[in-house]
Amino acid sequence: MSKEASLKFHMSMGMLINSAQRAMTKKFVQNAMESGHDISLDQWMVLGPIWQLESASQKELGEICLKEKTSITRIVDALESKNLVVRIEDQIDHRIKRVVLTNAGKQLFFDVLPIMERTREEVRGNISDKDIDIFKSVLSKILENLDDAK
Amino acid sequence: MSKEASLKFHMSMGMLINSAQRAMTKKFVQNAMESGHDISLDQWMVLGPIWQLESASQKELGEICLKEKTSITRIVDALESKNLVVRIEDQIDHRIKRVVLTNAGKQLFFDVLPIMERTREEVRGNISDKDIDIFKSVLSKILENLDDAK
DNA sequence: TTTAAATAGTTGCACATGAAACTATAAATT
DNA sequence: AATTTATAGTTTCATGTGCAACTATTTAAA
Repeated sequence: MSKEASLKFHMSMGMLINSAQRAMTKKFVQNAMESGHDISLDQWMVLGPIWQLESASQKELGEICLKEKTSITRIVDALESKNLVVRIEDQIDHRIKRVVLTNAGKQLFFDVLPIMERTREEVRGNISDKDIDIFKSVLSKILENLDDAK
Repeated sequence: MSKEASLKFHMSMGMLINSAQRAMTKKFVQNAMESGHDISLDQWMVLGPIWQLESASQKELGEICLKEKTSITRIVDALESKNLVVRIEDQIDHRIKRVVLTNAGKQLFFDVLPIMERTREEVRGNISDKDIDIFKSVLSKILENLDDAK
């Protein structure tokens, strides 16, 4: 195998996923920005479950968003510094901090929801439902294949 | 639509890609680590083209790896501090820095190549070639759909 | 030829991940 | 009841991205 072919062989799929991921993230942030909203994709992904659960613990947020507690801490820090959420210590278990939307947070959530939806449509374009299904199933299988089983 | 369904609808694909990407990165670093090699996936992805091109400029590396020049600067910094590569100023155009593998870099490249290949096999598992093809084509289409066209 | 514009690379800032060490609190054991 | 262990979050460090401002060098233009 030539040097060129060998390298392409070893890198292409990971690079494709990487590029697509970055393009999607960028498009969402761009769309939000153009509508006057300053929010990162990860901040948005955490905001959703906060809205959904009404008063989620950070641990719950991590489980739902598939993020480590460290990441959740930082993202909630960012959201809090933007006055979109507030941390409230659990009255029973003082280790737990519950995260709640402020009015500004609720407002932003409803403002950005259609932007997320539009972005999703831009991402999918005219890709068939069947191909999207296969796409998702391949991602799921990859996750299964790599499942630590620890 | 219920809150739950709505959120899943809006987040699932991005989260899947994100998770798969992280799992793949982690598995590679883990496999390399278990073989006694301390290298990140991004460092490895830049190392390949450095080997391939013999003496690549940072700009060329960025184009091949689909990374910004800022990222290349930092990754080459890391590789250089591990004594895997050396920056050499171009004799003709003094703006250009050419990146070259050291002997240690070459050694590591050949040591890690089979680890990359094994990781790739673990990722693919028994996913069919046909599904992989569709998977890649969906990623390509997503990139087309989001192509800035600026 | 001297000034203006383009190019290659670096640095600073904000954001995100992941591992490990750390704090505080709660639950389980002895 | 006192000690140990588990849990929830935070902090630190190394790594990476992306944008904008910056330096140095080269090329193009006036």
